[in-house]
Amino acid sequence: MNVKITLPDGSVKEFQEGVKGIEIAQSISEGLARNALAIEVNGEIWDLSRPIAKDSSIKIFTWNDKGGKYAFWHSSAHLLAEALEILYPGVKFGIGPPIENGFYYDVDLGGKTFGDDDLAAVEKKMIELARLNNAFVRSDVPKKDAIDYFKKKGDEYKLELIEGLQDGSITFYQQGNFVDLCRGPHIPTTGPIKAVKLLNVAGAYWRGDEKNKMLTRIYGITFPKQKELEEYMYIVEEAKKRDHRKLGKELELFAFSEKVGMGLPLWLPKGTIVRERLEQFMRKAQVKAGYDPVVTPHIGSKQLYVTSGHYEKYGKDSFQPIHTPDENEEFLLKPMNCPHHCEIYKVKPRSYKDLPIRYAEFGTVYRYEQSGELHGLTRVRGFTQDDAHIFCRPDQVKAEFIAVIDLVLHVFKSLGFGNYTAQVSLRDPENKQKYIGGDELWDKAEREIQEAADERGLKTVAVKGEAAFYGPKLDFMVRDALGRSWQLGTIQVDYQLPQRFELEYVGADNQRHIPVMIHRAPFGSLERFVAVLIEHCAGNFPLWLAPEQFAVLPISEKFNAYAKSVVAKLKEIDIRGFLDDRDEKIGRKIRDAEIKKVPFMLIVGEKEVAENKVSVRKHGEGDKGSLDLMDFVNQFKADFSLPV
RNA sequence: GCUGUUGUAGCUCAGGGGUAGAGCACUUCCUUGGUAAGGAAGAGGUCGAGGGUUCAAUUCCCUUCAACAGCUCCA
Repeated sequence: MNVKITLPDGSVKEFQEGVKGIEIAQSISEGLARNALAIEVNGEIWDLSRPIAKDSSIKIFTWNDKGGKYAFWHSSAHLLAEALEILYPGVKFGIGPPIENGFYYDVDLGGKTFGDDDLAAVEKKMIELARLNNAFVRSDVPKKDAIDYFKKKGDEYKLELIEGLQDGSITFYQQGNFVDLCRGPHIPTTGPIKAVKLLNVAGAYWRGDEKNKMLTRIYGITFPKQKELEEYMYIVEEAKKRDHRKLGKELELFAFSEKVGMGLPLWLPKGTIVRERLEQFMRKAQVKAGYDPVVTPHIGSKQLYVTSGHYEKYGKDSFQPIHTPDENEEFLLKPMNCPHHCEIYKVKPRSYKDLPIRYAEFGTVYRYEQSGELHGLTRVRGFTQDDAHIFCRPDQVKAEFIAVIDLVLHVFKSLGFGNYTAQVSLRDPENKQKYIGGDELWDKAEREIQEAADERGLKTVAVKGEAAFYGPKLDFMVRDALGRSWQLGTIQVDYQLPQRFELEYVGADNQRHIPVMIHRAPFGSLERFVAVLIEHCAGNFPLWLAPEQFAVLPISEKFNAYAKSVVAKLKEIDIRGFLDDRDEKIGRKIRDAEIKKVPFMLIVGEKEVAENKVSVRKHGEGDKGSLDLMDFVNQFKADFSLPV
């Protein structure tokens, strides 16, 4: 019997039944066979040594394919486990999957500590084992035998995993003396794993549950060539240079103080300029989009949050109430702005003709985040949202939602964020008690969000369990320099709070109706947005945001007076900058301005004074020749001001 | 919050049971220099905080605070 194998280019080849991936690769070319790591068979990734019994479409995976890398790293995880079992007899294993960059294995070392120093020894053992070029051998195992094996071995984690599996679907993989419960696939042998780097050790809860035991998670990455490992480590180092915490310190944008308290950022003068420019940009965009700015206090009575439901949900895990001399009085630091905005809505009766009403506020909120969560400016305990709440009629929801999507996309476009992902954050249907409100309204809100996103042609990923407790969200996620994903913009449809706050409007039918509320924050928070922006542009802000747009550098003291007049003229037309009149050589002044990432250096000496010009040098680009000051300004005028 | 690592000058870091060191930054002086570091001198530290061991602790031990990595969480 022959089987028909369809290749990715659409061509069909016939092989004998039971043909293996590696044989197909060999039939195509020697080179492919040499580089092949795994095979995709009808959408499933298989080992190259697994026989193919029926007509199939296949694709051979090499290192250049994601599937190939995953098989490679998955196999590397097993190699790590094999090394650990030799070096730490009695070690128990949790799970060891491939991840985006490398792999990890969760292990229970039975109370032994394992630090960064121990990584090198394990690495060495892994390389030693890889050189043995042992095959990864797959075998089908009846559930009973699988249980017996791990019972005998005494690995309760694997036993727990097996219990959740169907009999008949259990496979083992073995390389050398190491046997693991595993679905596969794996690369043919350990040989191709040439370069090994164990990156770090961290704790991780068994099965991701805080109530379970914490295992030791060892992260690593491997490559088929030493050179590729070196390149990877170089890229990681480069990414670290973009870290907003590092740049924030170097460029004097923000700081933290132990005395003020953890997670409470202090905005330094330069950071404040960036932040305020972003605010100006957003204010302008919001005026255009029909928002009304409002201002509300930083605290609110406890009753406000009992009404909103926040107190019940977060009260005990939050900053605790503020007390006053009046025994019965309690205030909370505001964790969000919506309740205040609801009360603004309520100051007078509303007609259907008034809607939509859009209240916008740069509202500073305080949330008691777990100490281990705090991270630079991306996760803080006091931050300012570019918040707004739209109160509208049910028939206006979609149009309003779409208008907000457009605003978010305008922001991303203006700041050059090209690679964001749009995530529809839905409720976890298994865990409904986490949320307030009935099924009908939730379903409606979830549907409306998806429809609005589709209408704007957004590619979305739906994720269950990520909704806010009062409603589903459309979240815009952007990655930081180290590949960690952060939520920036967010848009949420909410049918719950208007009910809780008894918001109303009088309809055309002269009846009372409940409005729908849309929460939205295109930046998310100024703190997180600035953090991601810093990493995005590596501290080289667009000209309109740069804290210092120019530096005037006189060649010597003799030209300080002229330099001062240049600074004064630019400041007069709201261009920001400073004079470097230190007693240093021009080379030094240029170097320092370059390090500070000042976009323009205006160098003035004898020649410039005589011709009434400035010599323009652009950050990272070098000398641009000399120009009349006003010609310089006009040339870059559009870049100095807020984007439209 | 949990596990692990770290904490020495403004910054980046070295050191180590006998009360500290480098480079950069800073101050002063010399130098007036044309597109990424001119020279010299000086000043600067309860070695994160609290306790313990010791004749003696910044160094060893404990506790605590903070930062970092990951987990968990995220209105």
